Amino acid sequence: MPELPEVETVRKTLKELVTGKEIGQVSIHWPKMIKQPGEAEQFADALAGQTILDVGRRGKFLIIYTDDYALVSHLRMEGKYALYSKEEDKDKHTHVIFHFTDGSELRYRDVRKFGTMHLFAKGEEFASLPLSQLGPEPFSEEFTPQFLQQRLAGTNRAVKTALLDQKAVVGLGNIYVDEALFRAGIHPERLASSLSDDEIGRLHKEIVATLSEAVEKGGSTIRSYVNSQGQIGMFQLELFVYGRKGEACKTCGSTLERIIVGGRGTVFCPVCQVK
DNA sequence: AGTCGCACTCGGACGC
DNA sequence: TGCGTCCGAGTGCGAC
Repeated sequence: MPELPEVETVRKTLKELVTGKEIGQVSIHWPKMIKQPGEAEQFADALAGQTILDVGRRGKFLIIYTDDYALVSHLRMEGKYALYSKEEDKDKHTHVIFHFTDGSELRYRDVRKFGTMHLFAKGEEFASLPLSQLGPEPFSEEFTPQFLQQRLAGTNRAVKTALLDQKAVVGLGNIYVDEALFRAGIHPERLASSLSDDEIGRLHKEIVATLSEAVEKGGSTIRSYVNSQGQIGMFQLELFVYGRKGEACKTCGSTLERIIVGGRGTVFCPVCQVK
């Protein structure tokens, strides 16, 4: 379940693998994942002859830049990119293949078929969905405690729900939102608008720290995540709450509890995170 | 306008 | 053991 740290790690590894390669043709085995343009055939035609210049990221979206296009790709749960030689067998989960003129291939594999791809003329990718409504990057100057306070003050939702919607800040998913809330000592069901300035300050600090430490560790491998060079992440070893229901809190020893918040499974410490 | 529920998808976990 | 059912992930959209 790639969140910002996993996507950032994929970005770096993918960039090393494909920058400078020229796309000969694109084959699409699951057309439904191509959301734009409407016809998958147009997507393939546009990319034929394009050279990959860079791989960027916005929130949890990868952006593959070519001469004329920006390919916006979301991995959702289990999407993966990796480089293969054209002779290698492809499995049933391979949905898109970028055939390079040097005989290598970039394959997109996705067991859940949940990932999406949008193609835009370069420069237009931020003007419409899925990128147009996103909040600030957590490591940007724009993401300040004041900004976070402003976004949370205007909503009646639980703080966890508000943090997951990518408007207050991008990049948090179910793992890192639970971790950041634990580290800030804030109960996930707290009303977003009820947080004190002190709590906002701690939350801001822990969102940035948690995501940045996770990037350094190459993300978290919970089930199946690997980067584009097949390596797992190591931040799962540092997790305080995610996936630890019933285990002892690493801070106080209390038993961690699991509840549903905004329809999402949520693990927290009933002692460290006061409601 | 803010919020909510649902669709999308299917391997794996769970229950009988 | 086998079968059916539910869960979970992030986002966009329609409905209220």
